[in-house]
Formats: sequence, structure tokens, C-alpha cells
Amino acid sequence: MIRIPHERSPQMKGIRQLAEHLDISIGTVSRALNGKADVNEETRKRVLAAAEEFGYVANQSGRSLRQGTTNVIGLMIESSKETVENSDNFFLGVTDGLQSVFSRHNLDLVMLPCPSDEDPYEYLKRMVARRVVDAMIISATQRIDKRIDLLVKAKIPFVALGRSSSGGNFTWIDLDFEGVATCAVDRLVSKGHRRIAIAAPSSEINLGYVFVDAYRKALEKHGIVYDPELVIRVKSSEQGGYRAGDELLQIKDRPTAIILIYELMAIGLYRRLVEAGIVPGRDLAVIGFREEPRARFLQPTLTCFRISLPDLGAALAETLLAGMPVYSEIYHDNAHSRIWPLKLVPAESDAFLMQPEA
Amino acid sequence: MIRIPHERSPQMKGIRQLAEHLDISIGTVSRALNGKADVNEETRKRVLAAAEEFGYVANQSGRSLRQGTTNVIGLMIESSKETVENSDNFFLGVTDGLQSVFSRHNLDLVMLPCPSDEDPYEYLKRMVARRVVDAMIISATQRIDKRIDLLVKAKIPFVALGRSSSGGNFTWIDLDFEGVATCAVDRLVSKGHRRIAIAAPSSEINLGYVFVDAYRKALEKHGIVYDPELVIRVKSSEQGGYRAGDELLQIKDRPTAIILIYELMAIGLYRRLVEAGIVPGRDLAVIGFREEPRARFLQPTLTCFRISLPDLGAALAETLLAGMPVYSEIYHDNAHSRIWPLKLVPAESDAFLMQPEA
DNA sequence: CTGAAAGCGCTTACAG
DNA sequence: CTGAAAGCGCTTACAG
Repeated sequence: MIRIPHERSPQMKGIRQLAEHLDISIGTVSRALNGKADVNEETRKRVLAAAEEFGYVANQSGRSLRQGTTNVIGLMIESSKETVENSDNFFLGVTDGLQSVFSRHNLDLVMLPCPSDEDPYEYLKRMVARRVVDAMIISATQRIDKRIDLLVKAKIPFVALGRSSSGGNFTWIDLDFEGVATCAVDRLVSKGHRRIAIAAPSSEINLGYVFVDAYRKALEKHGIVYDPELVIRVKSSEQGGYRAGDELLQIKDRPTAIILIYELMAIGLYRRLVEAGIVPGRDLAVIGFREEPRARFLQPTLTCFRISLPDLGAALAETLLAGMPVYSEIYHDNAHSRIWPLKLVPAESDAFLMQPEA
Repeated sequence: MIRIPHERSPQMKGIRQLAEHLDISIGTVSRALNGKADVNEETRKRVLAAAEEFGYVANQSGRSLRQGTTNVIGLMIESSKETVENSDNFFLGVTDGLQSVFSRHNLDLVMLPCPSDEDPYEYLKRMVARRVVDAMIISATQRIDKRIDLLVKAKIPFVALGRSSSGGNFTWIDLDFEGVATCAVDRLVSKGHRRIAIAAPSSEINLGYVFVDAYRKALEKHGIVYDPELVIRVKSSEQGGYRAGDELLQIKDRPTAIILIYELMAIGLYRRLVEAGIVPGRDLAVIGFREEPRARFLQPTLTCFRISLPDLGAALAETLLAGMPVYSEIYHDNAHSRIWPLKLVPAESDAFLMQPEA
């Protein structure tokens, strides 16, 4: 038996070559490949087999141009220094959940990292105008966020991970910062604390406002007067936590408890406290934010809140699809913004009871 | 003065509308926008102004189809559970360096996260066949890595972060695992250690082989017999570090030092050691791998190795472009694989001297 | 310096 | 069930 190896892959550039090889029209090849109903089963089998053999997959640009849709969803990531240090694997954790939904519809997810020296707004504008994606997921929403206005105006389907004052009526999913702040304050108050500090981000990120507001309301509910001095503004990072410790130590009539808005702050805070001879969970109550593998080593263990990132990702995906005409029917039930709950994971860092003052 | 707001944005869908509005041909609009030389300066200005006004940017699918190039570079990310836990912000750190180079040529970077339930090979194959990117950056290379054979065969320009036995003569950049292993062994031996353990990954990732090989050679250089029992295979994670501590404690004639192949292992290892009443840097010498902000809190401070991720990213980008016909001339000097050095950051975890045995 | 036209690789009415 | 043809939005030889 003689094999002619070179005949096997005769420049299988596109659908035309595949059709020629099969001696049928490109239209039929296309229909067969795309699972259209009106194709002879025998023909379809031949086409599929040949495509598999030659590794043919439709050129995305050709498809997109013709269909007016890219079947790609973009997840915008800001790779600013602060985000890099903060986000740890938040996005990679969410990604799998997103894809579990998108894959049902042959939609591909791409992450679009905005360069740190480019304005996020301009970056997004360019990506949107070029039509590289059908829809967008944005995150790290700011209180005033022009990106949202842009997306609304351009009528690009999108969902935001985070609320914002901008954009009017857009769809978002946000973590339950109110719930976390309220739960943390309630818990601390029940253990006898009255002077409760909070470490909040120094940036204009929207969650900072939400968190501090809820903290304030929770305090007032317990008849505790809100003291602006106890709101410590620092960077959302390990270093920020260290600084928060610094500032905490300088407050006269020192707080007996602190709530952190970002999990890795706990690492820096613990270090600063240890340096000052203060033991978390004995001399000062600490409640962290998101449960995080990296913070699990902390001694004493950190009271924090649990969240399933894949589930959050899936919810984001379903909410996004609910806003896209083609899929809106299927995901009709998800067509609303919502608050994503977190679950308290009690640990040692806030376990002690305050002695009531004499 | 009367404004007719609706006239301002007359369905500015594409180049045709823009051309009509300017009353010139689409060819001229295209040439003006793309900075071709043979365009009247006056005309160019008008075109640019109108494009800015209407927010026109060329549709990427149209461009790609015509030019046969997407001007997009893909960075494949494996979002497998293990990778998610490990990679922390490694990729986001590299991203900025990549973009600093790509942006010089108007190339966009997209991250392509492979779903954890999809075979990385099949995923890559699909992405490549669809021509969504002009070139690829892959990482986490395995000892045998079909992805590399695929890319070579498909003649897609690519660069690998990591070596592999597959693919023959492809271009890669890899961290200097040999240098790190050798430096660590030399350092420990000079402090009197003879029984030096190593924590290596249990997976087939190529760096594991490289690292252990170099460790072995370094030992032999000092006349120390390689003992397979001292190679502890664990997951590259904090948990893996904890397990490594476990196994270390069970070794009869316990090692006096351990070298870690992954930075976050140190966190788990420290915890296990503390539980056993063993103080790192006093009872056991520990050398970590990459310097990492999250591991900086460790007490005693961890001896490790420094690397600039943005610089690594830029090097990857330049090496990749050197392999793309259009850019090969400019980046001719980067057209070679290479080992990326790391710099020792001495700290406390291995600072003590061993007492010579009687 | 500009315009008219071809064609990149597809999908999809439309005819048969 | 299949084929022939149009056309998605661009860029680029080619003519003038």
C-alpha cells in the first residue's frame, strides 16, 4: 500500500478548499458544520469527518463579519499596580464560573487587560468600537464611572461587578458589603465593643462608599455615634493593612475592634500589631473580609466571610446573557441586578468578650 | 443658533457612512485613518476629525479578514484549580510588560483562559484554528507538551514561558531554576548543611525536572550523595508546603535544610513547623523561591529570589515578535531562547550556621 | 492625491 | 436537500 502523505493536507486554508475536496458547495459545508437541519445526514457525516481530518475550523473574522457577532465575551481587567496586588486570583476564580455558562452557547471568554499606562475608559472605548467582543463584563466600578455611560450609550450588552452612581439603570451584581458590614458590627457590639474602627479604601472605588455607609448605619442602630476618626483610609493591600495598624495605634481612646474591607489587609495589620505587642483576638478584635487561602495561616485565625467565586461567575454570565437579545429568553429570570451574599466564617480573631467598663 | 442633535450621529456604523458624510471615497478614508503617506494633509485632518467626532474605529473583523492578520496576541492561561491557586498574580504582573512592547506596534493582548474542564490542547487548537490571534504565548509547559507540537505544525508564531522536551526547536524563556537550585545548595552547604531536602511539584510540569536535576548536580559538586528520599513531591501551593513539612518530619535522620520550588509553599511549611515546635531559621534552614509580597510577612523572614515580572513580560514580547515575519527585523536580537535570572534576597530563614558534627 | 473595484472567508436568503 | 450568489466591513493594488 502506498501512502502519499502530501496529499493529506492540501492547503486546507478555508471552507473553499474543504468544499472542493468533498466536491460539494461551500454553502452545504457551512450548513453541515453549523448543525443546520436541512442537510442530508450522509453529507453531514462526510463534512464533519473531513473537517476533523484536516483540522478545519471556521475563520472567526469571516464568521463575525458575516454574522455581525463575534461570539466572544470580554472580561475587562485593570492591571493597575494596585489591582494586581489586590485581586490575587479573584478573577481566575470567577472565570471558570463564567465559562461554565458561556460554553453552553459556544461563547468564548477573553480577558482584556487594560495596560496600566492607558486610561481604562479609552481602552474600553477602543475595544468596543472595534467590535472585538459582543458583550462586556467590567469590574472595580468607581463611584463615577464613565465606562458605564459609554457602554450604555454604545448599546453594548454588559454587566458590572459592582455598583456605581453612573449610567442610570444598568445591570450589576455586587457583593453584599452592607450585609458584611452590618454582620460585623452586630457581632462586635454583641461582644461588648463600642469603639469599632473600619479600614476603608482610599480610592474612589464604589464599594468603599457602600461599606462605610452600612457600617455607619449599623452603628447607629446600636445607638453608637459614628466617629469619622475611626474610618481609616488606606490602600487595599497588605501594606495598607500595615498602615491601618499604624493609624489605629495613634488614635487616642484606642478602638477595641477593627473591620477590614479587604482580606489581605489582615496580613499587614497582624504584623503591625505584633510589632506593637498587641495580640489580635485578645487585645483587639479583627474581622477580615473575604476568606482567602493566603490568609488562612494567620494566628489567631481570622474571622471572615466566605464566597464561591465560580458561583459568582456563573451568576454574572447568566445576568449578562439575559441582557443579550439572542439569549434573553433563556435567561429571563436572571435579568436583574442583585446583591451577592457572603457567609460568616467565625474564627479566633474576634472571639473574646470585652469587659464592660466600670 | 439651532442644534439638530440627531443629525450628529447618523448611524455611524462603518467606514461607508463616514465616507458619505465627508463626501469622499471609503478608500481615501481608510488610507487617511491608517496613516498612509499618499493622502492630502487637509483631507487627513478632516477624516481624523470626523472619526473622532463619531467615535469611528475600524471594525476588527473587516480588517482582519482583509489583512489576514488580527493584530491580537493571545496569552493562554490555564485556570485549572491548581493554577488558580498557584499563579496568584504572576500573569497580571507579566501582562504589563508584554503590553509595553505590543503597544508600540498597535498589537492588543488578550488573555485566553482555558476552562478547567476542557483539555488545554483542544482549547488551544480551537483558538488557533479560528484565527482569533496572530501569535500565542503559552506557559506552564509540561515535559511532554502537545501544545508545542501543535503550534509548531500550525506555524503559529509563539513563545513559551518554560522549556519542554516537545516540539524540537522552538523559542522559550524560562526562569533560571538551575541557577536558583545551585545558588541555594551552595549557600546551604557553605553554612554547614549536608542533608538538604527539596520540595518539588508532583505534576508533570517541566520545571520540576529541571529543578531537581540542578539540585542533584549541585549536591554532587560538593561531594554529597543524592538521596531520593529528600525529594518531597507535593502540590505547588500553600497546602503543598504544609504537606512537605509533614513529610519532612517523618524522614529519619531529618534534613537540616529545605529548598522550596514555589514561594507560597513557605506559608504552609512554616505553619507545620510551628506546630511541631520547630523554628525556621534556627532549627531548619528554609530557602523559598520567588519573592512575593504575600510571603513577606513570614517570621523569620524568608530567603528567596527576586524577579521583575514586567521585565520578563517585555522580554517575552520581544522574543515573540522576533519570530513574527513582520517584526522579525526590528527584534532580530531577541530571536533566541533564554534563561531568565533571579537575584538572591538573603534573609533570616537560612541565616544560622550548622554545628559541624563531632 | 483620489476613486472604483476586487476580494479576504464566511453565512444565509433564495431558487430549484 | 443542494448550489449559486450576495454581502458583512474593511484594505489595497490599480488607474487616472
